[in-house]
Amino acid sequence: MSLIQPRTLKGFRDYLPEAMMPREWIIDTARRVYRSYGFKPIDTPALEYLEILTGKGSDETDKQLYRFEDHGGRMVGMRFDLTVPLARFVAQHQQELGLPFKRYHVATVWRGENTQAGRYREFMQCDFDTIGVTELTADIEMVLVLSDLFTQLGIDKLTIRVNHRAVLNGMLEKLGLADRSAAVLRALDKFSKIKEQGVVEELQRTAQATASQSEQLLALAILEGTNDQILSKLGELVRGNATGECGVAELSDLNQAALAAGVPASRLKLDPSIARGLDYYTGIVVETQLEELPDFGSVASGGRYDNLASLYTNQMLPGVGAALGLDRLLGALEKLGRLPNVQSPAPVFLCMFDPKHRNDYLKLAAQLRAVGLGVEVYPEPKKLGKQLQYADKQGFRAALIIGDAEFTAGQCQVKDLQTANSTNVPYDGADAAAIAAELRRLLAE
RNA sequence: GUGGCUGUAGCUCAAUUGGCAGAGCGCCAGAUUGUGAUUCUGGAGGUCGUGGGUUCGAUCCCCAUCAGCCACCCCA
Repeated sequence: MSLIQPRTLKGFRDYLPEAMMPREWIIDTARRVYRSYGFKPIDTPALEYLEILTGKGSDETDKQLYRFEDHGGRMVGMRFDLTVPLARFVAQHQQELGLPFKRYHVATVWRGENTQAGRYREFMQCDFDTIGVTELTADIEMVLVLSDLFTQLGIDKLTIRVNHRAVLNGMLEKLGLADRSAAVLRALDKFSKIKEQGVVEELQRTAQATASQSEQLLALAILEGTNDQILSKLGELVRGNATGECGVAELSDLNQAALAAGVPASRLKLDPSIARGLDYYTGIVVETQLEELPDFGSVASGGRYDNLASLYTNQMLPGVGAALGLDRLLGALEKLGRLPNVQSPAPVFLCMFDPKHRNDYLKLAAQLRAVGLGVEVYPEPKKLGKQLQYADKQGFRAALIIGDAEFTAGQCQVKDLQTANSTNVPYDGADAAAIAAELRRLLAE
């Protein structure tokens, strides 16, 4: 009989333990940070009625949508982000939820687009949003959460780029290009990639902008300097246009607030060229960029939308939030060689030194687990060197060694696997407190 | 979705102008019945991405297909 070839679909991946360990670490970190700001967990189905998903978004997301007819003849689609399901969720449950509603959502999404490094067809997002708040406080908090999150992830070389849609829209109104905003924003958004010349060409080609209009739009995108300098120049560019002036004022406010709340000045960068593709953003927009991999793409982004759920309810439900792209961040960290090679979820390794003491080892492991220490007992009485080699490769922090000599002396050898130093601790089989104390001291380092 | 490049051992890569498939690293075992390294010895591991065609014979040539990477597009 012929075997079926084991394989996975394009853009879909298996996750081995060495990949899952850092994955879960990032997810745990994101959850912890989100919760510390009062965001609450929710979940929604992977499948939605097709009209829920196709109503919003652009032609592009419609194209990427996984869709099919289910067993009951319903047309269904797999969610391609967590924001559209959130809109439906809030519209459906607004009576129970109350406002403001702050939620986080860590889940898998699917997009049938072409793959590339850090771009997959099945990937995970870690979203957080505040619904029902128009005050800038929520926008400021979004920036604080992002900053906190990356700090907790040990990533310092980070740029959070911030812009305001109203600044762009004000400029477009002033130039009489408001009806072509999508094409214009797309062109501006590419500024970092195709530079001045490319943007001008694209503006004239896709948005039919005149040379003069292009020049003025470009003036917006190429602004450089400190945030204060950029704000003052932006103010000049949009002067006389209420929309634009309002946007600049909010950007200024957010900038000061974030700095006051402790976001490092080097992290926050006003960037008039970022627009974000999604149509539903209406206010502040943010993107984050790893300084060491500027071309890798945004690892987290978001913004404000003032009418997200308008398709599903007449109630005005403004919101602001962002998504951490888990798989893209992991891809970036891997490229930078910054993923720790720890495969063991338990920090303590107990050697099977002598098989006749097996029950003693299992008992000691149980005693340590009872006080909250993760312990793996090696299952075979292999040579000690082999066991230690395994423990080292798996990333254990400490090894416990007890042979006849130790049992006779009433001791247990606690070995630090990072420094190779050993300490002998009293152990008589009845009480593992001394071992636990030594292990805790070691793990705290 | 469009275009380009790539696919040989777990990993990084050779070779065969169409004639038995190779190395380094890693893995397993021993030297070494109480300590992660080094060294030495031995060993396991390959449908040459998959399917078809041409041929006496295909890993090599042709076609298709799958997957990965890059660009466009878009975005996490």
